[in-house]
Amino acid sequence: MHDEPRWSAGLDESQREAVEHDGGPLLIVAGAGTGKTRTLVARLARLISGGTAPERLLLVTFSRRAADEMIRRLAPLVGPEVARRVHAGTFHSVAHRLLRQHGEALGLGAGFSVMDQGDAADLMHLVRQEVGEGERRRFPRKDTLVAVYSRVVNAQEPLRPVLRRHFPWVQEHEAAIGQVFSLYTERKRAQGVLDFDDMLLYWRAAATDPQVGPVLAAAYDHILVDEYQDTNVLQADIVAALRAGARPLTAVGDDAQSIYAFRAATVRNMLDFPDRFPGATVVKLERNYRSTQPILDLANTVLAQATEGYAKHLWTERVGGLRPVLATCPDEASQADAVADVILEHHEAGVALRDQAVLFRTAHHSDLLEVELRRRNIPFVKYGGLRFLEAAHVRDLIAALRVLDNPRDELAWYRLLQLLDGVGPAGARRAMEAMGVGEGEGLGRFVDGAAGLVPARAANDAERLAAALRDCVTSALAAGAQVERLAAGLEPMIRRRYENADVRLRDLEALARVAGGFEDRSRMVAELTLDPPASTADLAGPPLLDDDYVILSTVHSAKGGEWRVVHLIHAADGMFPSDMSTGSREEIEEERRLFYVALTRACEHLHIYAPLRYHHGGPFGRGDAHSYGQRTRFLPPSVEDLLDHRAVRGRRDDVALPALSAALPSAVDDALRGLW
DNA sequence: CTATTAGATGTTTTT
DNA sequence: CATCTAATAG
Repeated sequence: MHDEPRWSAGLDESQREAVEHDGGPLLIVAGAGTGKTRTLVARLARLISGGTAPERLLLVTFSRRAADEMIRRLAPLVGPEVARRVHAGTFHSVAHRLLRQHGEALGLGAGFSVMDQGDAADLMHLVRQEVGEGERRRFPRKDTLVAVYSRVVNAQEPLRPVLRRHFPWVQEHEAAIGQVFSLYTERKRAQGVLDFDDMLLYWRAAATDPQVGPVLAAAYDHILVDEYQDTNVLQADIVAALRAGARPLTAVGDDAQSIYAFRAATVRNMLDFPDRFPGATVVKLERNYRSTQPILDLANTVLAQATEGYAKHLWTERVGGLRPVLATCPDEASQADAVADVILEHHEAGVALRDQAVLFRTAHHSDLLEVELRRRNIPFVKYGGLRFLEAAHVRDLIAALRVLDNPRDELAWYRLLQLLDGVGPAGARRAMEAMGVGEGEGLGRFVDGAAGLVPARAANDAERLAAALRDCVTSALAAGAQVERLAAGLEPMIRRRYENADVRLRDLEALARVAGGFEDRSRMVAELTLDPPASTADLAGPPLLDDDYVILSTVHSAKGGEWRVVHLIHAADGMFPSDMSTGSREEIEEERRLFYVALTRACEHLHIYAPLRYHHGGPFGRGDAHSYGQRTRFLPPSVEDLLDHRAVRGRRDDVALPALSAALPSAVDDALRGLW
């Protein structure tokens, strides 16, 4: 028999069609669990075996995790060395690489630093204070400002309609918000700082430039974009520009799984693909390799209620399988109880904890469950929600690193200086003025005379920090060692400022370990901000990875994942769909797709939990205030037959007591009588 | 001008 | 719960 190329082994008919397609633009509409990654990887392997140099392949994915996974799976097909040469990453990280490499040519100057969302919020906060005093009443908070800004940029839509449609509660401040945005962009420019959105803006500007654009486009022979349904107009523009000259283009996505509209992603990129790229071929993958048919039946039915999209019907050849279970729980506490019980049942039946995931709409939905899991010593790792790099002390250390890279970074100085005792906003400004931060003199002058810049009581700490910074500049320390050095320099300040300093200092040690994996410091800071560790496990390193633990994840962060057992909690209206997103039809449709994403993560067992009653006044409040939850609208009565129903009993049964014959207090009095 | 505290207040999802 | 404001003491 003739040798079949290694990449083609085990592909089904549609997958093969997608892998072998040649010529015009290709759109692969890949339903959940239909072997999208395998197809994309096989296509990469085929291109490489056909003679395309791996570094001339651009693979854009949604997250670093996804990129790593593809390269990992490509390795056995073409060899690890070759696989690693493929240009793979998120839009943001690829843009960053480009800007670092050609910063000078593109007019960015040598040392620019990258701001994450928290930094952007801080800068918004600063410039907000400089805008009209009269606007102070109920002015949007800094995070809202960042959200609005980001939406405006990524959707390329003017402020007014964005406010009207997505942020109506701050509409009245339109003029002032505009001013804040102008100041914000000015400041970034002056300080040599780029935010996330700038990565895309600069990349697009370069790619569409008549001189530079063609050179960039010529760098690649083939462009492949994953999760195309979650790209926005900026990203689509970049793709279009890069493929100038009808370079081959492959886009993969599932419109039914588009869940990032809040970030200005638009399914239109997918639906309009054939129009934008004439001659496009569309290949659909519908055969599912992940889930059992009963799970797919439910998912299909839920999706059938949606109003728009490529028609889709997932099917599998796998026979058998259990119906999804809908567990109705009296309240949240019994839900947590029930989840823990079922996790353990599966565990005893031989399913490892790491093959089970608990999914929910918003990060805090797992609060109560986390308490319960801890109580029962069930290990878990949480994805999504508050992340490591958002913790104040970690950001303090990052600020120190940023100052080294870009001494003009006012925001970082501002933060760093205020850690010193007796230095507040005004003192920090004064010191920065004296240091000549704006002129780029800040680092040198701080290192030379830190003590003179701050109040006497802070002199020691300032000198200590200055010494640490000096070490990082003058000696050729590795990135990890520099982090350690800076952590030591900051230690007294961290001890003074935060309650649980020991825990926080240990976090910084963890950061130093992560830093150890990088060769150069500026790269480390940028990569860490662009692609922060998504969970506590990502930081903990190998020792923890040997352990078995349950995954807790927001549905958004669970994208692309699959588990043998999935527990979907809080399937109640107001929670899922979130009551923040029930304002418009579009929002509800997005919530529906999100729900669909959650269902389709399950391979063998799907458990859905719906609490009937919600207590108010905090999860541990003792108040009796509660409200009744309605089962999520995404599971209407018409799906009844696709589910197994189960009623969970409350831990403390609410039994009705017969009225007491005598009043309780008198019985208590009797018991005490004569004791003193 | 900074530090600290008390009290009010507030849309979620992430590169 | 975290963040922001106002008020107050050092």
